[in-house]
Amino acid sequence: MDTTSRLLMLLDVVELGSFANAAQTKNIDRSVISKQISRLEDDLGVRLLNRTTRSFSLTAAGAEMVKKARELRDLLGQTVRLAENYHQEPRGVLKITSSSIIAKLYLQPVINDFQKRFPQVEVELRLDDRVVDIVAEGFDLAFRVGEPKDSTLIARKIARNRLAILASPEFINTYGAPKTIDELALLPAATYASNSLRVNSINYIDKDGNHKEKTIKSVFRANDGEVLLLKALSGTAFIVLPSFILAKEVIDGQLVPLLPSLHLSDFSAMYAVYPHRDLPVRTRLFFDAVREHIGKDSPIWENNIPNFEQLYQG
Amino acid sequence: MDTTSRLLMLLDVVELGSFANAAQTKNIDRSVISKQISRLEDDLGVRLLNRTTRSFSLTAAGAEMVKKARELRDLLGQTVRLAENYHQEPRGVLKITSSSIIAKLYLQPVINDFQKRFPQVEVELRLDDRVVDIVAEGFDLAFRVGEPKDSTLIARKIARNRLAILASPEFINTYGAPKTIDELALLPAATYASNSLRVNSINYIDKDGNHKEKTIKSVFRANDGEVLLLKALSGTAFIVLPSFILAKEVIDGQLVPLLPSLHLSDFSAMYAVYPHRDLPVRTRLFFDAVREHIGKDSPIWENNIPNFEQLYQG
DNA sequence: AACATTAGTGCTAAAATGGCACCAATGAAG
DNA sequence: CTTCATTGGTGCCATTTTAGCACTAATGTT
Repeated sequence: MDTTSRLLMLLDVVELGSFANAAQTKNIDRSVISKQISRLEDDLGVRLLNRTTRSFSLTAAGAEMVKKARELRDLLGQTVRLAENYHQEPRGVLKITSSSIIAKLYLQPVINDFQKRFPQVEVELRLDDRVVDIVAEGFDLAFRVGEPKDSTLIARKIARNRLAILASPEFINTYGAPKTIDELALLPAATYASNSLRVNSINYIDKDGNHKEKTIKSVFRANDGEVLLLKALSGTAFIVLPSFILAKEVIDGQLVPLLPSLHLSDFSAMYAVYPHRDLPVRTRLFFDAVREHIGKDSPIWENNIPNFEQLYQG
Repeated sequence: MDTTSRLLMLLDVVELGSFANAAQTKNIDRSVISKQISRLEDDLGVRLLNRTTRSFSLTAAGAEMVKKARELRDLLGQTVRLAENYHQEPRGVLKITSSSIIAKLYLQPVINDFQKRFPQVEVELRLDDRVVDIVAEGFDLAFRVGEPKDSTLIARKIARNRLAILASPEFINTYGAPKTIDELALLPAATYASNSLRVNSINYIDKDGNHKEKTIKSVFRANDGEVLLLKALSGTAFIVLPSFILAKEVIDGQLVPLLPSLHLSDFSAMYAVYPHRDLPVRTRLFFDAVREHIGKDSPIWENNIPNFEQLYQG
């Protein structure tokens, strides 16, 4: 191991906050990091960290080294990706993070096909409903609903993702079909909520063309589509949820759209996010494969609600 | 060893022209380079060099990697030097190249003192009368007469270095003391000549203030000051040589200045040359020590010719 | 055609790495 | 203030990697 690798190890410690965290993230023993950073300090002839068993701080020299280490990581990353441009076909590890639903419903079939086409590609898929630091955790690609707030990341829109308001026939028998959004807002709702995505109101456009927001009476929240669907199917709540969560429930008549003539505002699209513009071949090809699978014009999940193009258009 | 080191090894091969040269320069076995570059190609998944047993050429990918390797070397070099700024006192290896004469007469005593002051500094001194590539061969500092032509290097003037025209009393008895430069040009001369420095004419300023050049009759040339001095002392030639080569020959009366009222043009100064502006502590301190030893105003070698300030001033 | 020198590789000894177990220190919780 | 869980550091050892030597085949020069 040489100076560059040790500097990157130092960077891991600083960015992840502890030797223990860095070791865990990189799947190596804590003693390795301890020894290698000591060795780095010996080789450079300067102390980089002041440390106790519970915390550390950077020395002045350490702070400078960390800046240089970031530049080295960037440059080395560029170099490796540059080499990857010359690959005949994609190879290596593709590390993807995604919300559970996106992964299960949309990514896994694409991954299966992709790995048939390119047997030399390995895939690591992390299901995580939190917004993760894809740079620090070394992801090539992330799939999310909603544009990322981190402007240093590159976000590319995969597909639009409109909301649907659905209830079971039993629910309608019990509460009646609401005729206005005000009536809807009085009924019990089950809504999607995760750390990164939360639905607790409905944005719509009224008859005069004004954008409006109506808070709904969310009595049940979960980050799992199946759980939400089961709640709706139980007839005890209607659901408002992004259409990408749906399967065949509407086609089978188990769920029925409410207020179909309401003019809903656009909802957050689905995005692919990656850390920098020059993608390895395998990342770019996978991205294209996901786009192809989902469909560029109207996403495949809109096929799960008949005549969805006409719904919620005012 | 990891990617950065292997890339730098690739760069060595490319810049030094062969695996064998690179191995020799870095003092490692050729097989190490062969294996590590093969490993680099495997890791990056791309061929970098097309090679036979006698030559190689870069692939397109290889050419790109070489560019990146240069950036990595620069950045890594900056990083190491940055760390060295935080050293309490100088340490590590100081690698110096110099012409033989400069090394023997002026550098070695400075090195001796310097290493007494700073025991943790090691010095590698390469005597070479050729102009070497100090970047490729990893030198920290070079001492030369004449400003370097490579504009990417930093050159700092150590001291002026004027010529002297000297002959032995026996020579003067045999040929008479010349009264004009034309007369001088007819006499046999011994002159300094190395790959990097060659004296075969005299530049002077005539009575009207014009810069003139007179070729002299050089019948003996060498790159060793002692050899030249021995030739002059033998009475069979006069010598024209940079004053820094002299020791006590004039003071002892063994050599006498010729044409003392000639107005000689300036000759090439002595320079220290280093590859980049931000010097490690040990390099900067050594540079200062050399300057101090030689003297900033009039260099110590001018003490070897009495009243040298008045000589050759017209 | 002969030769000197090159790059590549098998084999092996040496060096480095990584992990485990243990220890001492530390900050949080009670 | 005591206890405890977790941290960073280190000794030891098995494993992996590195570096060098000897040998081979290829190449460009003479």
